[in-house]
Amino acid sequence: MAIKSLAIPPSIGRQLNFTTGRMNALCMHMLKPHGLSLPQWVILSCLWREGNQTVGALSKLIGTGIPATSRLIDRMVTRGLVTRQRDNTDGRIGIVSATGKARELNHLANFYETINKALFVGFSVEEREQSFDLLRRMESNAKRALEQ
Amino acid sequence: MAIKSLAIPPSIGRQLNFTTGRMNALCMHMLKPHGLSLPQWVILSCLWREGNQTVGALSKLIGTGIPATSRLIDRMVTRGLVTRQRDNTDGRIGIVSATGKARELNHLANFYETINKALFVGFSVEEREQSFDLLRRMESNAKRALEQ
DNA sequence: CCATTATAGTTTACATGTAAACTAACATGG
DNA sequence: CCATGTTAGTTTACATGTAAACTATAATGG
Repeated sequence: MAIKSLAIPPSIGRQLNFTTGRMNALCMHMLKPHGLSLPQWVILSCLWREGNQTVGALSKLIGTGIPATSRLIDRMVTRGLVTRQRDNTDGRIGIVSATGKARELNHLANFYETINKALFVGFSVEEREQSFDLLRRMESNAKRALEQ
Repeated sequence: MAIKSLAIPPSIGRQLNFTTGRMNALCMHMLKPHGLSLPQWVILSCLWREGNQTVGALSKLIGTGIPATSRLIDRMVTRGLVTRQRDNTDGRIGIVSATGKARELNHLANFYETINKALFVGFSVEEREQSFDLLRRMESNAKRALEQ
């Protein structure tokens, strides 16, 4: 029943989860006053920048599967943030559009830059670039390992 | 109804989520044959290394809230991987212990090193250290921003 | 000693992720 | 033209995350 204290192993996976978790918590905290979750902001930011998109294209952008995206769009429709319509020439395709209510929030279009600034406090320009570089390389390493 | 192609913004938050997502997918894929999820492995790895722990201590280790940890322990009890018992001297505290069935999996205790190796393919020693350093600094920057 | 407060967990409600089954619509080859 | 296969989404089942309400136990102060 004696309890030993906890040592933290040098796991890059653990560090990635902790850093990403904190970052996401910060995003959620900053978006909450606007009534948006982070996934919802990602969808809207895409629609603001790029115009109407299909569910599949949005799914690739946010990096999660089509089912999760489809349900996320459902909730955003319910909240009046986006609309869905079937494509005229291909009835399988659903086109997602931001509503006027969502457009009132488009001062948040560059919200990610606020997060970049917050996370990169004390970072040199080289360190910022290296952060992207190292993370991209870890991502492609993981992707390659998963495909084998 | 015309659809523009998607540009990817230089968002460190997006990169963190994509890299972490790939890493977690790789972990889940490698743990699946052993019947473990990643959160379950994290719990077990802690119990193997450090012995019995309270729910609160485990919660801090895995970096998620006590409710999520409590429910995770529930499922692991159901699967026969851990047991729960009340502390004799303080009835509020629940002590979590790995079972014999879980001990059969403890060849996975250093599983995180496999992930480190996979993610760090092509990385110099300095780049590995810098990966930890940059991620830790982003984590503490996010934490500080959240506290203000 | 007892009322109040603090601590450790649990429960509930809900958003989100994955995987697999299902549906609807388009495309293709005989 | 129709059977078959492909593609785009939806639905369902379940694991996981957070937040808030609730419960049980311990600690503290009068």
